Amino acid sequence: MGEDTKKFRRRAEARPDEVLDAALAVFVEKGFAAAKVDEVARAAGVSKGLVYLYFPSKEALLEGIVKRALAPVADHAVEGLAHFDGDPREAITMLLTILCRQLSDPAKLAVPKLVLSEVVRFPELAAMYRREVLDKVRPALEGMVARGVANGQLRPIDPEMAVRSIIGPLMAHIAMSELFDIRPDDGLAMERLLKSHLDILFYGMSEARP
Amino acid sequence: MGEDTKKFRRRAEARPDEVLDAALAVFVEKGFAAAKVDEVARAAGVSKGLVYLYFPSKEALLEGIVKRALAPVADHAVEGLAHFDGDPREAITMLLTILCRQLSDPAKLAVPKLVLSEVVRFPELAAMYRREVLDKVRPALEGMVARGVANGQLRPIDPEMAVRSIIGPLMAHIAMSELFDIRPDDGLAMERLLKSHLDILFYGMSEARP
Amino acid sequence: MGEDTKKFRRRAEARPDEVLDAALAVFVEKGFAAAKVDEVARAAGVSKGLVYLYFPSKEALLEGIVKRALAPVADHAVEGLAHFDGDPREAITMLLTILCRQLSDPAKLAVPKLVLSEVVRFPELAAMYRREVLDKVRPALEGMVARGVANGQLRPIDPEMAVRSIIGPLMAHIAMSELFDIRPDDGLAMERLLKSHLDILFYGMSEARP
Amino acid sequence: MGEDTKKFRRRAEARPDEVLDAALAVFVEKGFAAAKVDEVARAAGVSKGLVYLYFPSKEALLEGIVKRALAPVADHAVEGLAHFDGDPREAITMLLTILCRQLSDPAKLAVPKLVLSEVVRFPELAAMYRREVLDKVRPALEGMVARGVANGQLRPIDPEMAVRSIIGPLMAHIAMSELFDIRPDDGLAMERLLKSHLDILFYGMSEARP
DNA sequence: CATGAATGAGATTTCATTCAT
DNA sequence: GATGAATGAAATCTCATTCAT
Repeated sequence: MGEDTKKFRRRAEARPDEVLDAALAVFVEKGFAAAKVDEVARAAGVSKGLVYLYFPSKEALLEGIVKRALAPVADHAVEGLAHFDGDPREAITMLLTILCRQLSDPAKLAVPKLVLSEVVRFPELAAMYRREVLDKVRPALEGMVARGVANGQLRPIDPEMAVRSIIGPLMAHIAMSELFDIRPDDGLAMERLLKSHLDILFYGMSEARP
Repeated sequence: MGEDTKKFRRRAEARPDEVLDAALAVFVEKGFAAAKVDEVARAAGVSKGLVYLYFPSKEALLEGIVKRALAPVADHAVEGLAHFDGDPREAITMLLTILCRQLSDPAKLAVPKLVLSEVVRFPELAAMYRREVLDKVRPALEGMVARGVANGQLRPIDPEMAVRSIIGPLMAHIAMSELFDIRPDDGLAMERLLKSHLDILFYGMSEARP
Repeated sequence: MGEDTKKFRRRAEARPDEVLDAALAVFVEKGFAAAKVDEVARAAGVSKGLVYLYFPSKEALLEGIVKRALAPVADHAVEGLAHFDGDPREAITMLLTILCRQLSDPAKLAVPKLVLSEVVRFPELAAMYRREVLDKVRPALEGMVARGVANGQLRPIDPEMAVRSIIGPLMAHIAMSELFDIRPDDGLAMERLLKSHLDILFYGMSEARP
Repeated sequence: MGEDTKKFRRRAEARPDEVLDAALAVFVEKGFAAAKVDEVARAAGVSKGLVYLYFPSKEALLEGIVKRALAPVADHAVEGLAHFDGDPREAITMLLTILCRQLSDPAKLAVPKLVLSEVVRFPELAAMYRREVLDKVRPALEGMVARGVANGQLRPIDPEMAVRSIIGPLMAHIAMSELFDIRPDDGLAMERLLKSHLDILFYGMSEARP
């Protein structure tokens, strides 16, 4: 006598999440400014008024979306990196593999996309994202690269800049696909990108060392 | 050559351009949706009515900005690439060097930034950008990589994916700096990025080939 | 006589009254239009739904407040006046003394205050007030003054206008204190006002008759 | 060549005043909260948007009304009182005569009426009114009464309380007429009120001194 | 009786666009 | 050409009222 009655009970607890789901979908499709609260409500299957019952403003929806998405991300993924002391190449391979898998899921991709396009109007979003995600992942990566260089496992490269080389190709792939609709013939091709990226990242494009 | 006449002449002719400059500045600062035509007019030092004399709508300003910026870009840069048959590494070095220099200029960076954040609301912008820039540069790059592989100058890599590795780290660098305010201690550090990027791109991070 | 039962009993019976008390407090503090039914409910310690169980609408609360306050007022006070045939000055003194004592109690003052500020939006309130209070007190007072003039106890004054002189200074005192926060140094100073008012009302400000 | 062209010229300068006139009329009729900005605009013969061109919010209209009304009032009327050193009875007679004349004009009466009914929601209005009008008039009156008492022209009365006796009957008359629709048979009867009030104020209601 | 989640009509406010001058 | 007063459609947000539980 729990599951059954739930159907009849008001779904008060689930509602804010449902509204955020709907808002995310609508915001990503139309952009925050062009999205109407009415549309969000309709997409969530509720009335406009209900949206305002849980969120004090349209902006609060945006904030809510990002906060909710950020909560679990950060520590979870970083734990591994920070205390990893094996071959950095393995760690990077694993990190990028996980990242690729995550970003293949449109639902997971939606939040970063939204942050990207609203960053100009709402710099706090960027700050939040930076604080919760980037400022944790980036130093961990840099440290790992630095250790690899010290170990002699990696060539003497600039750890701070190397992070751009690790993450950039993935970004470019996503951007080309999602923003400019430039996709390989075989679809999203995440595995192909990953294989090529890791190959070039570790061993370079050149046939011979200079 | 009286200053007066020159000013007057140039003004009359250059007005639409000045309006576009103002619009670009305002749009980049506040985002297209949040920018008011009034602000654009004020920034251009003209009246609101005059803006509508030159451009039929607010959207037309956005279009105008992108069109104007795109016109010279494409062919200019690509000419070299398409018919280049020397060492692809030299070509890539040159391309990225030019690109870095361009993007160090905030004025030049503004348009891609604007396109990026308005792409969701105005897919035509993305299409234009793709048609005029990406669809010209990308195949040229791919072809060059393919030739390098065929030549034996490059390792047997996937040309289509390699493009992501060439362009991605630069994108990541710009994104971190411009969107998330993550900058190396020594400022924009474009040269440092370029040096690191080319080094890793060509020779990889690994100490030893597998 | 257990406290518990008493409480429960009284509660069930007294609920509408408690709601009206809460409504009065909230309406006086924020004004009828700005007051939210939710606040009234919270102030009464009940749910919003319950308020609507007792009163069909927000307006009905206002009406209820005024009706409840008016019921006992009128006849009670007037009885004496109408059939009084002693010195009118004594009657006026007594009336004003009682009135002053009543209006010193913020709870008693609340209703007239509310009526006063909502009279524009709800002329029926004014009509009710007039019917139940003013139209009973005023003629009684006028009659008494007329009798006093006829008796020779009062100078030949205009009874209809004299009513304004009797009641006005009290109104002015309340208005200055409650609306404009203009208070003598010694607080509400009702006794001082009453003393001064009666002195001037009966004997005038002038040293000598003309 | 001034008056003629004015018709065709936009009435930009007169507009804010016209809007305030309309707002005052609508606010007094319906009350601030119940009045819709649309109605104000219609009453002013302009569009809703124009109202917001001159006033940033509905509340600003209210403020604007009171500020405009207050500007000329204060000093104008007080000058006379403060430096008057003749018979205080003459001064009071003059003051009340002027006041009565002013308040007979519905347009002049409108602002105090509005302030009265919105005082609860907007205490700043009361503060403004107090600062600009009451705090100037009241001390002047008190001083004059005190001088009269010192002179022997007035009986030994309490100057602070006497102010209530001077102003109150007028207030009561207006309140009865405007709020409760209680009017003598001969209409507004301002002169009758004034005559009766001054008679009682100076010489009292009593036939004989005690 | 009692609750409070849910609704939706309606209000305020914004701003792209027009057009008389 | 140039202005900026004026418009009104459309968006956000509020809150009295309802009703399933």
